[in-house]
Amino acid sequence: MTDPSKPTLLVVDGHSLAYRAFYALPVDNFSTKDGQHTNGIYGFLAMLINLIKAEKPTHMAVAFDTSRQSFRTRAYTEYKANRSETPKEFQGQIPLLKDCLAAMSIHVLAKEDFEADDILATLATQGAEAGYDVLVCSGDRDTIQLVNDRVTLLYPNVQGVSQLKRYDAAAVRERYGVEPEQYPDIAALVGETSDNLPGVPKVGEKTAVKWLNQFGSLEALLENADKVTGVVGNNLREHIDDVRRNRTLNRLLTDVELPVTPEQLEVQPIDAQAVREIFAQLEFRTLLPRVFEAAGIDQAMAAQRSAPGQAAPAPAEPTPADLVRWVEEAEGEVAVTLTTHSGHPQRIGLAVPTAVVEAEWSDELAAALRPWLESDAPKVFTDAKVQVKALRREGVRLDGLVFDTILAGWLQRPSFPDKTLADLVDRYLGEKLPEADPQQLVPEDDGASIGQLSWYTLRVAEAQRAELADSVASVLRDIELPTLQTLADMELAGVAVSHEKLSGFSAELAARADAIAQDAYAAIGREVNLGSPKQLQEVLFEELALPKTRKTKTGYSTDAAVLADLQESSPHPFLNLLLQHREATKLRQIIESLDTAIVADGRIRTTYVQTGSQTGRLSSTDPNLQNIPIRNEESRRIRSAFEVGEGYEALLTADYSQIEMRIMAHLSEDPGLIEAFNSGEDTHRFVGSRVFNVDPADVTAPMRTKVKAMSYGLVYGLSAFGLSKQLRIDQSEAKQLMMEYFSRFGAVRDYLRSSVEQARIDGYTETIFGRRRPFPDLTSPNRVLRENAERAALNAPIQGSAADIMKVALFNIHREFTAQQLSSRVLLQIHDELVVEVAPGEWDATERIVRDRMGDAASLTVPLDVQIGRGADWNEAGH
DNA sequence: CTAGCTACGTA
DNA sequence: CGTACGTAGCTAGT
Repeated sequence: MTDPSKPTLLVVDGHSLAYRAFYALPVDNFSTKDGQHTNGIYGFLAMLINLIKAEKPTHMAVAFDTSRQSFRTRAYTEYKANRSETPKEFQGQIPLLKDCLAAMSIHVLAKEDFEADDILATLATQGAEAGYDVLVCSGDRDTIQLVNDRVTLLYPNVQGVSQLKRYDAAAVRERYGVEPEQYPDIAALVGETSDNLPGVPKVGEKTAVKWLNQFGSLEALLENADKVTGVVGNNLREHIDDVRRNRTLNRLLTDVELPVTPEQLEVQPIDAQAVREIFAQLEFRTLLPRVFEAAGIDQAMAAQRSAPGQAAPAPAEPTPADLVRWVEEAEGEVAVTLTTHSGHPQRIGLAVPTAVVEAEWSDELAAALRPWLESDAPKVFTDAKVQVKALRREGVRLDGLVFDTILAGWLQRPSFPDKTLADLVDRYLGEKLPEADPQQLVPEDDGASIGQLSWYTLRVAEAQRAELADSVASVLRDIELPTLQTLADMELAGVAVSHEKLSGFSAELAARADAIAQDAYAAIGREVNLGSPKQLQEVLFEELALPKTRKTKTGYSTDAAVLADLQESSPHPFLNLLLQHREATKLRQIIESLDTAIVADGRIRTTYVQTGSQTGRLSSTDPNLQNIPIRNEESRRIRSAFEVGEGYEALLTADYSQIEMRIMAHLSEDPGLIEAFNSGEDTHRFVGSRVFNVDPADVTAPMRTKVKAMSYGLVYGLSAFGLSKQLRIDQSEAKQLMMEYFSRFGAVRDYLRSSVEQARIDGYTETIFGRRRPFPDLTSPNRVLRENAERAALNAPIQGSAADIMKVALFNIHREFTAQQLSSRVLLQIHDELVVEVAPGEWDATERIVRDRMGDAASLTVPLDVQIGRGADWNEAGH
């Protein structure tokens, strides 16, 4: 143990220990879901945490090499030249480790042209002189030379990094039989294979120690080399230059110029939020509490920020009349927050930078405040949609919505959206939003009042505005905020679904699933849980001994594609029964969940999550109405349960045909593809005729299928491998198809390539309307990670532009319905499709508005084609 | 009770 | 070794 009365300086060789951890821990057990390996990071941090807990250093630093090049490789080009290529699984772990260390406020040092050990040597020397107890943690034996009365080496044992052996001067003497500073003499004589430094042949540790003790020093030995007898004596004389070279190279520098002194390496409080984020990214769960524990803080304290921001103004609670006067006199933007209860407003809090007011919601207040709420006086919200809906239930149509902090946060960082005001306050203000602790019955701290929440909203909005690029700000203003208002109305409207149609079908499917299950049990001679992939694996691959298939994390896949393959290669009646059972139960689940979602008025209300995707699309939850089956006859029965509601005349469906391909034609400016869309010909037929060099009339069905798959696949970054798999053709044929395709539509390939390259340079992609999505992994050394990022980056501007266009169309339609005082209303958005409920006598007007606004939502070099259908239910309308 | 995994529905 | 989502059931962990 180190002396508790003295300050302790801990210096660590980051690279060598992370590398050892990498080999000590199985890489397969330490990977994130997108393929970033983390075993070296994990092992290193686990070791470091244990070290901190055990040694309680007061000062600390981790040193890294900057590259493989250093003054040593310049002096002796063979130095470490035998080192093999860094394993690809290790690449990329060091930068992430540095991020972790930064979050933990641990100093990271590196200096061009020097190795980490030279930095350690310098700090150890300076620290010892300054009176510290110094702990050096390194996996490099050369650091033994640093050991003395004040410097102790912690050296990992062979197994890995979990156990560190402690070398003080006595331990070195005992282990090597020489003083620590003489260790490099031994190493120089023996040589160091890992550094590619050959020593004297036939001389090992024992001989070297014997000589050193005999002659007193290495210099004395070398001067008296002729006195050494035998073969080893000859060897020594022949390799005397090697020994001198080794001794020069293994001497660690103790005078590297560093930007810090040991005093400046004082241990700092960790950035708890940053640690949480980076650990979440790396999917470290158990490590988090250990870090907090080692840092001497509990989880609750970790949430506290050390620096409190400005204090929020104390809330005033004026009368409704005074509140109205207050908002009318307010200059600039007013932040608004409503708490709701069962979907209705409960309390309202308003803020300007210098004042906060709040009030209980009441009919009187609603009447007084309504003109202001419905005016274009600028208002800022955090997560406005729920509040907008609550107001509409009171008959108030909010206007003047100029900013929403949640939407702004998402646009800025779509991959990791902040979900609450507390998250945003933390991120953008670096403060902790005061929250009442729900654990405490009598809270010591009151949380922020509702008006104070508005005040924080206002400050967050200001901070966000400073960061938002112009193009992103315009997406917020011109697309997302109008969309938010539209979605609020769609969610309130809901869609009528027939319980009668669903419940009958559900019972039918349940009976069918049971019958199929019985047949399936008969086919294998026992009962299994057909919903358990684990049990299915036993049946398929052990009992039936079918050929093993694609591997998953927990075994072998039994998904539909695999089962279909198996049925072809080694048919068994169980396979088809299983597929049929899955189909029936899946449909039944969907029907059940829809049925239970129907509320008293016979309608289902979904929630659109506006921040639910990284591309700009919406997502839909509780229930998800964007994945209602359509592909077969059975599933169309589900769609026919979605009906036109009472008091309305028909459902109208409108969908963009091939919008993503059209966007690709627009962005790539490919003349062939543009012609395809302007010709009026069936697109895939047109493309097929070019690719296969035949008349459009002579494009066969298989030809059309192939180019169609290729065209769609392009948008997703499809490979020849993937294309061959999907079309069930040879990879060579798929390759040939791609070649032919690109020889006719080469600009498409050029565009896709250049857009990824541009994203690599910019660090983000951008849609036609200016929506951005960051892609840090495009420059990752990890190939899996990088190639995944490349495909996503290729797709993002296309899918994102399509999402933008649909949003523009959607709120323009909504706006026009309102302006023309139509009762017809948009109910659903399914990415490229809208479902509209049309009021009696409004078909023509509705149809025209939908067609026109979808058609002119963006002006591309190709037309936006809109298909419209009409029916009494969704299935009918969809044709 | 929660989290991860597999499987599968949509655009 | 094709993008973007949400949900359900099973399983192993707390």
